[in-house]
Amino acid sequence: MRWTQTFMPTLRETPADAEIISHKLLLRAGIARKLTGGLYTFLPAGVRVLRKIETIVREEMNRAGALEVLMPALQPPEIWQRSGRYDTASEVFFRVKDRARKEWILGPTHEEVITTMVADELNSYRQFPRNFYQIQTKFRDEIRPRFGLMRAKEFIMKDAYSFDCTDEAAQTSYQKMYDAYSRIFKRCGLQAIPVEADTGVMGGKFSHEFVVPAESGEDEVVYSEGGRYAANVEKAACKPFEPIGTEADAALPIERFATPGVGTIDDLTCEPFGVPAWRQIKTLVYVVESKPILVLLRGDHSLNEAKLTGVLGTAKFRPATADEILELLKAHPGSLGAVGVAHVPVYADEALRNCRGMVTGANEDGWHLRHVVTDRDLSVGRWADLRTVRAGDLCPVTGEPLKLRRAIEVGHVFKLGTKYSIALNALFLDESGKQQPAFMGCYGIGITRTLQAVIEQCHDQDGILWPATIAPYTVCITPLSADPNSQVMQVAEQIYAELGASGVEVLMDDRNERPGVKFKDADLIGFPIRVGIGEKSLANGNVEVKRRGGALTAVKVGEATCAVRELLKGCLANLNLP
RNA sequence: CGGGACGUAGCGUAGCCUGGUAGCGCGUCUGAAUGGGGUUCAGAAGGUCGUGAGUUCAAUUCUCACCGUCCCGACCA
Repeated sequence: MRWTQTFMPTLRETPADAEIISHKLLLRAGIARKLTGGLYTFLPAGVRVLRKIETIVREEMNRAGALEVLMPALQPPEIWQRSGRYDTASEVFFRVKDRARKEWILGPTHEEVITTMVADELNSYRQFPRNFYQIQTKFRDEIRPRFGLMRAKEFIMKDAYSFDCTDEAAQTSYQKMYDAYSRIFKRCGLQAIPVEADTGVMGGKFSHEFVVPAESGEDEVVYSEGGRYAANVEKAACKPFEPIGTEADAALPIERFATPGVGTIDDLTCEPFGVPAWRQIKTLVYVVESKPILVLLRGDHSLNEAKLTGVLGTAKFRPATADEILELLKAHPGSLGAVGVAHVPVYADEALRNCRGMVTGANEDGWHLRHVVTDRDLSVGRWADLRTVRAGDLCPVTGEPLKLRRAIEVGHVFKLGTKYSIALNALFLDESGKQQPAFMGCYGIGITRTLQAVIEQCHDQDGILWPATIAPYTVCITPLSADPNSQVMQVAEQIYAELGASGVEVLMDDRNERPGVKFKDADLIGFPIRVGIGEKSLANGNVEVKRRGGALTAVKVGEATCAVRELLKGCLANLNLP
């Protein structure tokens, strides 16, 4: 391709609405343009990158035995009603009406569609296992689209759905996808790491996210230095805490003491009380589907609502209002406690088990209780891991201090179980002629998000550093004259033809621009290899070959093609391709 | 949905406080010189100042409403 024949509008300045580096470069390098918030047009260079990522995804999905299908983007609400997600997922729907004023949904995901298809088509255990995938545009009414392609109203996703006869077989399918994902991201030049994840509203039992560490990421990931443990903070657990207090503490009876003006955990840590936060019991009031509950944590710990969702089995809860709390416990936040509370279900975090000498609110403003023994004085209905892991907590696997960092989620694999197959009647007859629901898994990769995540991870101050596997062009030829009759251009044409003939995706910068402009643009877009051809080096019979971010090497004109292919090999070798 | 910022040419911005119909840089077009890291000079085109209402002799400027964008939070498969 010749630069003048394609359309790669680079921007010298950054559009004001771009915040993170990948968003800025996306626009500056002419990969995409914004139509409006959360909606982008991919320009030719962007489409080339997208197609390359998609090709890698297809190859790896096919290798793993998945079969490509293409489902409708437009979906009937009825299948969502049958799965039960018409209500739980309703906020993300884009709804449209046809001329008969019937409602339709622009698909945010496709579990319902594929399961309906499988329910019709797969009836015998002999037809399993199956894994269907597609690369499709998804529509989600995001609360806040942001960061360019990272969180958009419309985006391209690869989604796959596996169907197995048994839970064990489903585990095998899950593992295949897990392995395929590792290969896919590696081939895209992306350092994506698998972390244990919460299943959220998707339902199911078991899940990993593939994340790209980045400050701009919206996920928070907990990990141990050696890599033995990594989890989304929503899911992350840590080594159990030692119980607070001593046998002597346990012998003391509860004692009420005045705490005028104390409204927070922090207040109580100050003089004259001097009660460290870890000796306090934090009492939270939540309303779950209109019924109140108490949630107890150590004073220095904080609640993880994702974990609470799992324990409660529903996401329909919210913190109680001040009025609701006053009515329920006859006290304001700051003096709340669970001692003697029998009329409200109490959920307590595991870290509070067997703690002695604790302090908690007395359910009377300005009063607290000391010498509380959790197992003696509280009627806990359910002990569970409810706390949010913090940096410095000990790793549940290795015992070393955990670290925390932000990351971009680019892929997610779920083991779903039979939730959708039962709801949508995806049943089959097993060997004994018994009807069974299929065991499902679902597996997503954000294609457009992956593209931007690569930019976020692979760039320098001059622009993008595309991995050779997904670069819009792998080689850019930069003749420093655009005059077709010049020796410079003639040599450029010759190398262009040779590289093209040998199957290299090469771009010829035939624009009549100053050298500086061409160099800047090539760096900005980030072609892995650039061939510079100018009078000076040509006088010695040389052209210059340069890896993006690397050093110039002079090579003889006749050896240029060979040298480029060697460099390209080096680029690919650096990716440690599977 | 709550909080904040912003909306002036394709892009980045000044002007607004203190009202008198708009300026700069980049880009674009023409010409010339130049030609190894966004070169220089000369000329030119390009604006419903987000939309609507109000105040005023007069509104980009002041007031209100709406729309849109971005950020933080809440929320989120």
